Amino acid sequence: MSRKSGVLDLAVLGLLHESSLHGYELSKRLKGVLGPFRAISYGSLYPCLSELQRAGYITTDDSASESGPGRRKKHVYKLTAEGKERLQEQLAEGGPSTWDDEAFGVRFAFFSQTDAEVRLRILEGRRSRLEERKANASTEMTSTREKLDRYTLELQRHGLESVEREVRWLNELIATERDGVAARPHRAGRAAKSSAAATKTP
Amino acid sequence: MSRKSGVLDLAVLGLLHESSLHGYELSKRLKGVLGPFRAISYGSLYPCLSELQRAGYITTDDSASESGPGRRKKHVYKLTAEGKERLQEQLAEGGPSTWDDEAFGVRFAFFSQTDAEVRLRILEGRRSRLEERKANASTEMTSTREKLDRYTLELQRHGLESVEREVRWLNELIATERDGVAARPHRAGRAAKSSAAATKTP
DNA sequence: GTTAGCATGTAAGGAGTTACATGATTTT
DNA sequence: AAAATCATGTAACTCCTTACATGCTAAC
Repeated sequence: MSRKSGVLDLAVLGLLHESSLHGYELSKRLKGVLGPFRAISYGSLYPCLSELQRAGYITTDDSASESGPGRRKKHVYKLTAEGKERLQEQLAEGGPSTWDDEAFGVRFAFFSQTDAEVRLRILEGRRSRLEERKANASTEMTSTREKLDRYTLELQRHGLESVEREVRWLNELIATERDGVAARPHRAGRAAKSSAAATKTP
Repeated sequence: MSRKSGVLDLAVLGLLHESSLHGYELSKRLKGVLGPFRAISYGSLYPCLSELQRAGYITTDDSASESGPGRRKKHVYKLTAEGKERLQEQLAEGGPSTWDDEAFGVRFAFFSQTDAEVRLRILEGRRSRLEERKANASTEMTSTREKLDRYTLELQRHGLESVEREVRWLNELIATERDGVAARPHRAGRAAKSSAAATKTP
């Protein structure tokens, strides 16, 4: 096994689930998914594509017009059946490092392709990770045996506030999701490519 | 050159500027500096210490009681003169990747050991980086040619709000710093090993 | 005297980056 | 036809992690 995984695989599979694309185009869309900062480089992307193809998760319709020697052309990749399965697995998985900032962001970006129950689990997982962080930070600030200078204190205060903000945000999202699930009770099972489910938030 | 740099070097130098420490203790304090998550591992820390020592930035008073063979004992490291210079350089430097989340956090954590002017430059650098991000995100949301699903939109909205929050926070800090600088006008020049310089904030 | 926690390291590998090298297509 | 930009790849390197291996010191 050369490439194990990471956010990149997940992001690529997610994007290819929406539409077939070639590497260069993928790299541009990845900026959108991973946030405009943290763009990945070709030196990372192309090896990743090769490996995903080797593993059978994606394919390309080359071999047609494979005429001259050294013919270098656009490879348009698309998901295979195994790739779709793999994507759902990866989206749903609760392994370690699934809840850090980046991994959560990517999973969230593909929410409209994700099962309602899985969405809920992801949001709740993220929330509990943040609660953990919050508890940790609070006790650290209260344990007055360490003399913290005013800058350190200010940094921690600001960090704590940010975490609290995100928790409130998650709470709203979770509530909305639950309403959505409650509204259509008997719809368990497979992933839907369906859109929105948009319960309007006031 | 084996190890180039990274936040770790900076964090170690900063902590050793406060007090001499051995590796194990350093690793515990690093959690505080880098945020309780993102703890670095010994496999990272010890090589880093060796390299900093080899480069002449830190020393240890071993060689005393170097009696038996294979004697393995606590190495207490402290900054050398070169190390102090290096620290000030690194804190002040405006190179690429100086303004990302982690690098900024570490620099901020050592603000009480940092020159007032450098503090200002760091805060302003961070702010302009965030403004850039903000502009980018706004245009991306407004360019309606891309049909964004409600989740992507929600994610971007939340991201934008977070950035705006941090900018406001930075604005307050910068204002406070400027008051401080204005209060003692003629103090330009070399980095100080002096403590705090803490202009009391009301 | 053995478990638990302090303390220091090394080897292998993961997940990426930068810098380079090259080919194809569109624009000017 | 030159320049820009689209498109694909590779080699070497970086910074970090995991897993391992070792030894010292205190508590039970």
